[in-house]
Amino acid sequence: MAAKLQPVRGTQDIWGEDARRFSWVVDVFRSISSRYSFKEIHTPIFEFTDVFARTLGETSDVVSKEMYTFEDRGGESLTLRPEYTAGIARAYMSEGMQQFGVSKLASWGPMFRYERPQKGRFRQFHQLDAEIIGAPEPEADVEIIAMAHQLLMELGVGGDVTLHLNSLGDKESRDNYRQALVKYFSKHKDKLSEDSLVRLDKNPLRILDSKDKGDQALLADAPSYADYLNEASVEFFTRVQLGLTALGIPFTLDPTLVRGLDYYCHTSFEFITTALGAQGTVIGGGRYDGLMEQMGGKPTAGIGWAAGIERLSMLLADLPQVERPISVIALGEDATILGSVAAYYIRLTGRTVDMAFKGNLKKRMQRANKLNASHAVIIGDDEIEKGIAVIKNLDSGEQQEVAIEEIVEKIVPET
RNA sequence: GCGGGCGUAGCUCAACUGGUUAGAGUACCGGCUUGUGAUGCCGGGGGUUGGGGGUUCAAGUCCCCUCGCUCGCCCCA
Repeated sequence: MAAKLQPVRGTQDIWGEDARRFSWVVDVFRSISSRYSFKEIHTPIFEFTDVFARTLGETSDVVSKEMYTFEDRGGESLTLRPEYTAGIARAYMSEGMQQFGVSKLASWGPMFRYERPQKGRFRQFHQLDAEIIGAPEPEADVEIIAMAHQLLMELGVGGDVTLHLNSLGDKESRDNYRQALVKYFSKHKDKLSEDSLVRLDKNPLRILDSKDKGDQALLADAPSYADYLNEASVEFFTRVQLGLTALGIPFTLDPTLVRGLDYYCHTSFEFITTALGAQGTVIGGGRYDGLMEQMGGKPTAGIGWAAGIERLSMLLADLPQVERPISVIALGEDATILGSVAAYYIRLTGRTVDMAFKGNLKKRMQRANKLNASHAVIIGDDEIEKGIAVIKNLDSGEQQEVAIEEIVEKIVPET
């Protein structure tokens, strides 16, 4: 056990400047998702273990070694959510959202994965999530990718990130390709890396993005995904690309981009940066038309993405200025009461007010300065006697005396 | 889960080849005319040098274990 009071490995306290970055990312996301007509949804952070185990694929790394799974006091096996989609799909069915036709859902919150922490990789991390459920059309893919792109642009990180795009095709295409791949690599088992030998058995598609030199040499002659997409899959993918091009959203075709979770098909995409070392994926997503059926529901199309809030936060260049407060400086008991009242009424107008509780005038002026206050309202014994307050403009240094009843009406228009 | 690097005050760092009470800047608190924000000057609190064990007359400095961070693999957001 840790001797000091420290957060659990892979978790962190988010405060100060980090908290500002975090909130800014969430604020921009909520603004954009609302403009794209998404509705916010919040699902529990834990679910029955089956919700994740059955949908993500028993052999996936997430399920086999990264989930926080525990038995509750009633003997149920529960799991802290390691990703968003399965839980939202479950909610979609639990709440009977089929009745609404297409559902566009947005969410944000914590995820949990037992991984070895690294820069941009935590055990509790936070994601933004967007899902369009019930829309099998490629235009849905275009819209949701456009939304991700816009998020990056509005956050000001767009320039550092490139969109990688691939198609896994429909189930038929995917199965055919997988077979071809297994057949090819089985002939070259002796040359495959240790990791890829395991992949060959568990998830052969993953060999495609291996970083091993030997594997990459083999890949040069491996069957190409594009040759195994059937006509419908090719047509679908073409429409996605046309749509993105029409919107002027640049992308790179990346045939090695295969996603690790079982439920993906057709469009697969990642926004990748080189600024975060090995954890370069900032937004990742794809289509999952088979998921609902896999969970025991009716066949329902779906597409979505998730973004790492911490990763986005690390890429932010500038943050918007915090709103400048008004500092109320009240000296003495009587003045303090008046000051509280003034602060209260100024806040009712929507302005931010800071009031220090102690210190002489100099100290409080210093505090006002550190907070970047626009004005100070000074009330002391002298002012009370005259029934006034002093309003000081902290940029110009000008002071004016106003009647105590007029503080609010004098200061608000000015700021 | 595998391999490498690092770990000194809130933050950024110092302390020659192991050698006396571990320093500085910054931040914080207070003072320099008891009612006005800069700079400056003075003072203060704050570290069992991540933790534990070992070697040594002597360890922040060497060795081992452990915790944490970090880089790569893996995985992914």
